Amino acid sequence: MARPERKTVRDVRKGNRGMLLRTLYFGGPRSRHELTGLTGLSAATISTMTGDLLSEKILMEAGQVESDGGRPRVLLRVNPGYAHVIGVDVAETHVRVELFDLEMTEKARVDYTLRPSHHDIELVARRILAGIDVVLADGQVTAEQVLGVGIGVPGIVERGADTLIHAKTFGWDGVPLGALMRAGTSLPVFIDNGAKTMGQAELWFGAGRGADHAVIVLIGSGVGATVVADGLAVRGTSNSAGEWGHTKIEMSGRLCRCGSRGCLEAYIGAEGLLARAGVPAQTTDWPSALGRVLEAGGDVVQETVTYLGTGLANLINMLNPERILIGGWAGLMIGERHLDEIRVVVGENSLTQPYNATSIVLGELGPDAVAMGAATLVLEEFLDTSAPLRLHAAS
Amino acid sequence: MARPERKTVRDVRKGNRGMLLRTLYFGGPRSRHELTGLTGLSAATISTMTGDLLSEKILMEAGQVESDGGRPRVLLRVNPGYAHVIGVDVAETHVRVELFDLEMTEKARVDYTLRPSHHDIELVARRILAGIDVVLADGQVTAEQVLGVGIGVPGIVERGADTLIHAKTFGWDGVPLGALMRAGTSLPVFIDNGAKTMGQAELWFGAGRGADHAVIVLIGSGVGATVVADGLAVRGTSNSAGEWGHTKIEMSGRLCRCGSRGCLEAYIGAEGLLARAGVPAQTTDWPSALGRVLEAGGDVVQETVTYLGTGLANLINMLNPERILIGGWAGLMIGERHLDEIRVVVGENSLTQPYNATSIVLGELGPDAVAMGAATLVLEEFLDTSAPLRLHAAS
DNA sequence: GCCGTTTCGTTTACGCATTGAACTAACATG
DNA sequence: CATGTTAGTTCAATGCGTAAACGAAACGGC
Repeated sequence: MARPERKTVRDVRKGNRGMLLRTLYFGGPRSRHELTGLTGLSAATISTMTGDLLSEKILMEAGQVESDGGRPRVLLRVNPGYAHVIGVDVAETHVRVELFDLEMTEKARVDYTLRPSHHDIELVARRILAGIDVVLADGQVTAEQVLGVGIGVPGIVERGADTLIHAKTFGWDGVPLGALMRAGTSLPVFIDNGAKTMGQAELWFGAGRGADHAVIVLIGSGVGATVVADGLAVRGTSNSAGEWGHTKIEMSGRLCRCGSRGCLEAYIGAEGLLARAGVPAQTTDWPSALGRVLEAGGDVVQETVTYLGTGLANLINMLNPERILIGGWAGLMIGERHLDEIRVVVGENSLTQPYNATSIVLGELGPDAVAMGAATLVLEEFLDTSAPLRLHAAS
Repeated sequence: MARPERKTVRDVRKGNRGMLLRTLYFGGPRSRHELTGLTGLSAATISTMTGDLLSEKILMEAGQVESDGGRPRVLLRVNPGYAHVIGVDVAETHVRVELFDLEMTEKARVDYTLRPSHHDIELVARRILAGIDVVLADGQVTAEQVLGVGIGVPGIVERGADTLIHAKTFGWDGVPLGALMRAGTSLPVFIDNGAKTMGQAELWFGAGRGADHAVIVLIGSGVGATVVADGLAVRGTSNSAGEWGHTKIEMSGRLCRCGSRGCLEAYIGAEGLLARAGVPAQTTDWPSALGRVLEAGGDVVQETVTYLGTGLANLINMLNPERILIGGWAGLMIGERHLDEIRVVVGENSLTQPYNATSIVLGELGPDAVAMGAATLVLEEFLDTSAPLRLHAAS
């Protein structure tokens, strides 16, 4: 049972301020008057609060709107230049560092190629730190103007006193990326699984906008999912919820790379799918190989649709989301060609009531949203606390 | 994205008061001094707040504890007689109404037998209303002393302006039980799916106590689950989350009574399990039949263990709970005999990290906890708001 | 029996939050 | 220029939690 924290009058302010900020962030420019309706706060409170936020330069004015026969409304908006956030995508083949302003407009980016099986954690950490310096220089932003760094990594991210990462494919077994980052930068660091950061990006800025209950599935060579309940990502007790790929969907099915049998990933993951279609294991350009397989069609593709639809149907029955997003490079390729068939399979395999409450759509942000989603972790913290800048410099 | 509500200073009080009440409810009798530590509130606040609660008779003193060399501590506790709650279990064969005091001690109960296929909603509503009168009389409690009535029903409970219930097996398709109850009583009414109320009971008073992330699976003739994330039940967008039974676990498996193939319920639900074991369909005493099947052992039982374990493994991968509870009359019968084997299967089919974070245990409350869990819905409301009594009489 | 000590609990002055109501600002219209 | 209308601000009132001072109730030693 989650016990609530002790609250004091100042928490009221913090909460209301965060709500106002979120309203303005997602609800476009608004006048103070409109904000009273949108937030439920009194005009007096809106006035003092916007006054604070304006003088802190978190908000800015954004023109006027004449109202017939009265004082014109002054529009307010979040100041996109108030601060910046950095997002990092650590993938099998590259490390990408991106700089965004508060509105998630990309200001600079840098890519580092990783040689396969050269995933030494120290090397990766050095790349990230170097990348931060590069994007700051390219974007002409100082570290003081940055709220923090979000990092999306593969594998399981164990959040404790020290953030530890377990990623079999990288040979990472409890590597302390958090500590390594803190040793190299004073910026606040947020680390999470890459599939989850991508889910976060879709939820905030992509096809998941506004959904309180959603599942974002990510199909690449592996398969994962982000479960959103009541507007928040479900993390589970050790932050490893969302391992959808190794759901058994066939009791004595195909051998999966995890060593088990009948995993969903062995059927719909790109690796398993290509193997089933007879694509040679040494193929390197998986996306084009997958494209050819999908164009050719046939039983393997039909089966894939069936397995994917059935897997999604299971999610709908269990979690009753209002929206399901299909993402990841392979997921998008399959979805673009077969979304309608997938919907049919889902309908056949889920209960009527929850099925009718769900819409199944493709992700909007493409496979590159991992870094953006990671940066979103920082943004989320900012919108919740609206912590003043340079707090991190002090600590 | 769940947007938080506007907050005012009075919400602070409400929240802190609720926290104090919960602390005392679950944390046994405590002195004011201990409460400062447990709640994080200052001694001053504890003093004024306990003063209020004592004069409202929500709390009562519970003796003293001498402390070596100082003023003795006065222990405070929730007054179990302050108010009562009523729980109702609407099942296929009976309607049960139970009266509890605030500490969930049963004060009275009444059972009405329902003839099979006589599930007319009007009849059920009359039985419930009659039952309320009976338990109030038996328990010598007036309606003014009752905080509300919780009702656990089969099927999907659609929460809207009017609570509608969809239960195929009862022939209920959108029946307005909420409205019928309001027509017959002025008590506040809370309705939810019976599997969920049982899950709620286990979470609050059974083997789920203290778990923030849990899954409570209910195996009877059907199969359902309650998912708890961050201490709250996951309801989904139309309150129908938790339909675990119709998860496809074998693509072309056994025909399920839902019309689909390969549902988990077709293997581990009592009906499916008995059918697989060759028990004649006209058997009426399912529990003893299941007992004989389980005693006899053999392939069917082994398969059942495998299917159940695999299903649980899927839940662990997806949701990363800290605890899994197996409940329901059939679940308890299977679990009592085969829990260790189930654990082994789960271990073989789930990822190491989340598996190690999970303990798998049996439910503690037995199959009769539906009414208790329903009553818990009322209790939850009370602890959150500590709304004064007789509010319902006014409305 | 008295007094200092220890621990528990209460009272009071204060800071900070929202709010309603009164007030000021900025426009259009005639 | 007066009037009406809408937008935004200021201020006294009220409520809350806290720290610090204060009061209460025991014990132990003499």
